[in-house]
Amino acid sequence: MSRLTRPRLERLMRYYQFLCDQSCPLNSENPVRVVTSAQIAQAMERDQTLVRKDFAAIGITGQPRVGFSAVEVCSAIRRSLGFDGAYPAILIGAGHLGGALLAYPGFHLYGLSIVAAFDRDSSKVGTKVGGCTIKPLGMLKPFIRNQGIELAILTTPADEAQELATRLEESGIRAIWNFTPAKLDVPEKVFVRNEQISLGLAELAYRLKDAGPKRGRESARGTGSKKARK
Amino acid sequence: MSRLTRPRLERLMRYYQFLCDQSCPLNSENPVRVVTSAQIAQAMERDQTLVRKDFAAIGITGQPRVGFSAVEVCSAIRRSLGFDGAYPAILIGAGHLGGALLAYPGFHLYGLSIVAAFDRDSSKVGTKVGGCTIKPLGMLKPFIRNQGIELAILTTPADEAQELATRLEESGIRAIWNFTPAKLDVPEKVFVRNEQISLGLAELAYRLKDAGPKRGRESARGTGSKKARK
DNA sequence: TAGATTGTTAATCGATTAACAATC
DNA sequence: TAGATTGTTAATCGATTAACAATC
Repeated sequence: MSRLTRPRLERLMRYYQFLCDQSCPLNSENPVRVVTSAQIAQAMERDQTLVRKDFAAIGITGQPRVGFSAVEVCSAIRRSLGFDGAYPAILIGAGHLGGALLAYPGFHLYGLSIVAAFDRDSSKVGTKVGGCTIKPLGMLKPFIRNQGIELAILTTPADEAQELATRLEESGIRAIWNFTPAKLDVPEKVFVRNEQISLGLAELAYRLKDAGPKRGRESARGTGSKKARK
Repeated sequence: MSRLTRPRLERLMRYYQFLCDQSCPLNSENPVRVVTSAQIAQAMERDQTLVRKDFAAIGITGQPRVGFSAVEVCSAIRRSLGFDGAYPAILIGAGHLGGALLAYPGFHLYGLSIVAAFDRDSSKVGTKVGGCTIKPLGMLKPFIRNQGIELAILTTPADEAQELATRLEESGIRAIWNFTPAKLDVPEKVFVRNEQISLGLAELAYRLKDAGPKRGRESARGTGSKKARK
């Protein structure tokens, strides 16, 4: 099974969100058991062939004339994206954004649990944010080592980011979810995913400026979403 | 000048961030006046031809043997992305994430100023977050109308998002920056940019799972960043 | 001038869509 | 069976990179 590309990963994530929601008995009186690629495609505003290709890429097969089992698709996505092997993470920088992530209850769907939060500010240390007691930065390295943490979430000011990234890498962290605007310089072996929220402003400002009649709605981050054919 | 694609918009944004930083006299003893496409390409880890193409797309011309004027590039990007026509925005949902955006000082670089914040919770109304006094939702429509606001930032819980989007659209909002996981159904004429932060987990979980030796570092949201050639 | 850099055309690459055969 | 839907190969589309001519 070949490597999944980023657009494909993000689409799989969206299928997963959609199908978890649709197939959950809590959410509707008749949860969906079987879906066709056309139904998913319509909900995602993509082409149905693409949906089938994405499924094929992670080894899901459907039944001709029937469709795909919603729970099978969900579990295949969980398996191939790694949501089932629940991975503990730590968060550094318990400011507004850090607090928002700590308080977000939805991450468990994707196997993520933030098990500890750290902050430089000693007045924050010991307080609780979203169920996590803030720890001092001095405990960072021993905590990562002892708990075998592999993922760190960086929500500090930009000017602290590089120094922390280096410490994280030295402590054995394997991936960093970087919410700071800083570009992190770390060894190849550490995977960095940058969430540059302000990039969105490029598109928003541009569409606002351009008051012409040809404005169209677009959605979805990163991946363009072309309208599906009817 | 043809329509700018989303990857191009996001790259232009990054050039802008980089050049603002490099050419600002506050940030270094000798601010950069002239840059070559190769220098920018290296910093962005992209191909230099792409940089020149991006510049050409917004009408920037350089000088052979010299390069591009940093301030000219910045102002051309400001002009074509619409950062110079400062656009006031409102924010709805003054929770953790809303507070983070209200407190973020960097948006002014892109022409954005959040001029008011609204919240459903009456106990929050009247308090101050990041310099904004929280207003009640009842004032939403008159405020948008009177101030001629075109951009709204949605940071409410997902289940309130659709109702608010409809109200925003009826009040004359032209673009919505949607931070909720909800898919908004609004007329074509309203532009929606979704920031689905949890999409990032698809990639992070996948790279973490895959412990093989061929892991590579990737960065930048949405756009893949291939390593530039030396 | 020679050489560095831009500007632009052609080639490549990757992702999406169209077409259609296979299946139950 | 007939027909709906999957699975897969071929075609298209768009974005990136390579090659190279133009410029100062």
